[in-house]
Amino acid sequence: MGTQRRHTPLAVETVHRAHCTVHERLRVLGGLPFFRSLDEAALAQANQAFHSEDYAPGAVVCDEGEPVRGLHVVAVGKVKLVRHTAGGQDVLLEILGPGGFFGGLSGTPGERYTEGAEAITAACVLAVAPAAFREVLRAHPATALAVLDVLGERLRAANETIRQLSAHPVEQRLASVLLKLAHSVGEAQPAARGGGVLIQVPLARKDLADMTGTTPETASRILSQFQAQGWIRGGRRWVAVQDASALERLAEPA
Amino acid sequence: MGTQRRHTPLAVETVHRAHCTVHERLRVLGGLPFFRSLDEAALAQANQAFHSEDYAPGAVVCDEGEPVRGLHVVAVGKVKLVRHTAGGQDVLLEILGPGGFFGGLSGTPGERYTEGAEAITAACVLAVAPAAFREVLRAHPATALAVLDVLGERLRAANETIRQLSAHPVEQRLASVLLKLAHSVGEAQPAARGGGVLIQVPLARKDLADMTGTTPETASRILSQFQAQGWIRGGRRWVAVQDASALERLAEPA
DNA sequence: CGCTGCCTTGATCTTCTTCAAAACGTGTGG
DNA sequence: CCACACGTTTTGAAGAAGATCAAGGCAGCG
Repeated sequence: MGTQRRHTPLAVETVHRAHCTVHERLRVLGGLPFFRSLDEAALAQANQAFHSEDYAPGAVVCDEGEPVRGLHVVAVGKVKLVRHTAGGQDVLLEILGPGGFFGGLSGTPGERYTEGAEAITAACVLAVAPAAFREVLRAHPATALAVLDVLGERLRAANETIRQLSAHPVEQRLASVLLKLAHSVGEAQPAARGGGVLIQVPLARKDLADMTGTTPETASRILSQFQAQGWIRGGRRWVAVQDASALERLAEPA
Repeated sequence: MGTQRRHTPLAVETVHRAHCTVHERLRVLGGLPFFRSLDEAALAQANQAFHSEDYAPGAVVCDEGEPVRGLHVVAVGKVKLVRHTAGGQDVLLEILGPGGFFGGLSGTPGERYTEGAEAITAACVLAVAPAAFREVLRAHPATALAVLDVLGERLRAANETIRQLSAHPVEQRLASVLLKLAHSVGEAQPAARGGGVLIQVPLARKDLADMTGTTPETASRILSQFQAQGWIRGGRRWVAVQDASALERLAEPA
């Protein structure tokens, strides 16, 4: 992929520690789909129950199988959810930006994490203990119903991934994943910087491979193809989508 | 797979129409994880809100994309949840027996089915309108929390499937699926009938293929291998697991 | 300036799909 | 009760997609 002579265009990387202000906490929590129905007082009270944790890039937030410490909400930075296999392979289930959440959604005590979480960039993560969250759910039925919708949406997304893995070749899965990332953590670039939508995450080939169920080599080959078509630009640990509609046509040949 | 000269050992097939009695309705509804916390009066009231529908084998309960008619609970028979792809391929997400449920779990109106449902055997399915179920959820917070747990469990299972599809070869995925089915709809057989655990569903090779993301031919080849090892027995539209631990070793080489 | 990782690319090999044909079972109608 | 016809299953052979192994190139960093 050697035609580009540019350096990392990502706007991250410099910070080695992220911390979030009280103002940010309230903004992030208030923006959660399941806290939207809370009034200001209730939100402030919920905020009390959360504590915040700072992570350096690459730091582990929680490990698969460990007892659930609560519900975690990303306030600053990016976090990836990973599952490991016996054979040493990894499966990357999701990349979360600010407002993304994971962990004990149901508030039931005694659960265990079914996936590991790792900070990709410097990150600040808010957390609330299972019991406390369960209390909020019990006190505010509308909140519980909202969580239901969120979980339903996640389940839908998971089933869609299953469909992709079962029925589509790597090329199409990779196109889908790039579109999904461009949509969730993408950032439009000015024409002076090449235009397109930059995926604002340090994204190694191995990460893309783990998201699509393939190998870094195959991912690299296909990205090279895409780049040759002018559909994307990419380099060491970054990718930008230049022609989303072309990728869409490839991903879902309606 | 021609060494066996036996006929279908399945205990189904004869009935062309299934209907469930009032007694069965209450038993099935009362057994649902999210109705367990309801007292008898509340349960009877919830029961009022449900109506029942009978389906012949192969009948379609709902189609992907159609507006959600409510929450559906299988009372009698077996139902499969299927997703279709543009290329005409099918993905079989789940096989539900009595007590299994699908559709609008969150009770939010305006949803659409994300998967189709089809009766595999003659079946009776109970259904409740979204608004009515939402009312129950709102009135009984404990019920909503229980639904949360159920959805969380489903999400876990979906992620596990994603892991399997991404990281394991067909052989291991097939072993996993057989074990899962044996566990969910299996029935121990007396030694006189060959022993093992019979999967009590008319299970075509294509169904197994759609569950593991492969083709009927490949599924057949691998089943033949398994049979040659003495791990399973199988025939036209049926399979019995003879050596679960061997399959487990294959599925998860710890 | 050289080191360390990440990325790319090539060659080979395995796995799985595809196409094709034969064998089998199951239910049907004689 | 038997024979036939249909859909399912099995099996084979060829081909494609992707994994694996291996080597070289490029970016960022001390």
